[in-house]
Amino acid sequence: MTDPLKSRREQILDSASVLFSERGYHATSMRDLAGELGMQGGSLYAHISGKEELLVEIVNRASRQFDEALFPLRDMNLPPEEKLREAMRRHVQVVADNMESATVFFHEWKHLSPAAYGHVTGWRDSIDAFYRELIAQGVPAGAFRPELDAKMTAYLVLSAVNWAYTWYRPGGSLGPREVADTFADMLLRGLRAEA
Amino acid sequence: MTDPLKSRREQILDSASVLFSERGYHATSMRDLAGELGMQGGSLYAHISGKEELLVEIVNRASRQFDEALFPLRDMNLPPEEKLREAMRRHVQVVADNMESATVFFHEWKHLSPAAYGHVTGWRDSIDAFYRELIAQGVPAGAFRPELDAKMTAYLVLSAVNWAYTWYRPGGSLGPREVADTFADMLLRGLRAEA
DNA sequence: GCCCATCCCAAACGGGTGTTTGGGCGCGTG
DNA sequence: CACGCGCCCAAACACCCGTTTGGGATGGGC
Repeated sequence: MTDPLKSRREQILDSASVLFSERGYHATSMRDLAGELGMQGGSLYAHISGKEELLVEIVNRASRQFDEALFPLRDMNLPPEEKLREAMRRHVQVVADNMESATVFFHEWKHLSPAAYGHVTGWRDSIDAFYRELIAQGVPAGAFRPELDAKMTAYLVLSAVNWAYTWYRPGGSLGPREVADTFADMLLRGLRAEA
Repeated sequence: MTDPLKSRREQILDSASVLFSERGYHATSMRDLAGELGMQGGSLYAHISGKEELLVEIVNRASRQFDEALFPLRDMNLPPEEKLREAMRRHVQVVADNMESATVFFHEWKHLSPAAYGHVTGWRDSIDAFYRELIAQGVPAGAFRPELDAKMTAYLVLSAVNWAYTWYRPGGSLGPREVADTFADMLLRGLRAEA
């Protein structure tokens, strides 16, 4: 049931991701979590310092995954349109590869202590900035329509790729890449039929 | 601080919407809620039957608001493109007019008892269907590109209007109508510059 | 053989949870 | 005036929470 190759601490984090994503952070008790791993509530404290450490670790890992997938794109020399498409591919890929952690990340970060909470809002701003720059650089290059508002455009793109954690199911008919490409096609070309 | 024109029960529901949206359902205690209204925890039970009733009521009211805003559009005779735009306007309007309830609705419905839980998933399906039909009817009419996948297109539109609860702030520079129109413009015409 | 470290259990600790109970105050109606 | 009813408080109830404690088993290193 649990992978013996992973350290006990890693197993705990995995189970916590599943339970936190299904029931929410506050609705998951340490005894629930311990039961999932076949042990007693108090025994968890040989491996972790407390409940919040679990949430912090899950959220930090998730945000790092997004960073590592997206930020290298900044220095890559790609046509703006292709760069946006690639960013969306990677963004959806991270969500799809980490459905539980991503769900916890988007849903439960409000329950972090103020310090870790601020870290997350900072991350959100940096991702916003990433997409805004991507759009803003594509306008003078002639790739995107000049009347676009970079902020609103970034919100629209982020909506599409973030909201995927709500409905995407791994193993379904569409892989992450196809989802991202479908969205990118619709966003770039528009829904409207040619005149 | 609290509106004396509203019944005590209504005041409780209002405060519950605020607290549930800020801290989450399980992180809000009945004593917290009572304190917000200047009374004792137990006194709430003269007006309500229990904590879950609050969540059920908030969620049901929110879903009804969406229904009443969107479903009448089904029978209105509008060009598909205009109908989609109007649906997005109304959808964002509901979110903007009920930021707290909408946040609770999108965030906390997983904590409902199985019966109410099923009601929400049913609602979600019906909204999905609404947008899919809207798209599917616009294709043969020549309004939308024929290669569109209705399901994915509906997801994209829903992402845009639903995710607004995450970032929209009433009183900001953009009203709900402008937000919806900006999104609709980008979605319909596409981000790409004309060739 | 001994020891130490690791991992776990069983039990307890203090405090918070949703909810119930019994009583009291004040106001409008018979 | 007396009654009842709506509204509230203070206290209690049973339970669950995250976490700590002390001790027991196991297994590898000296």
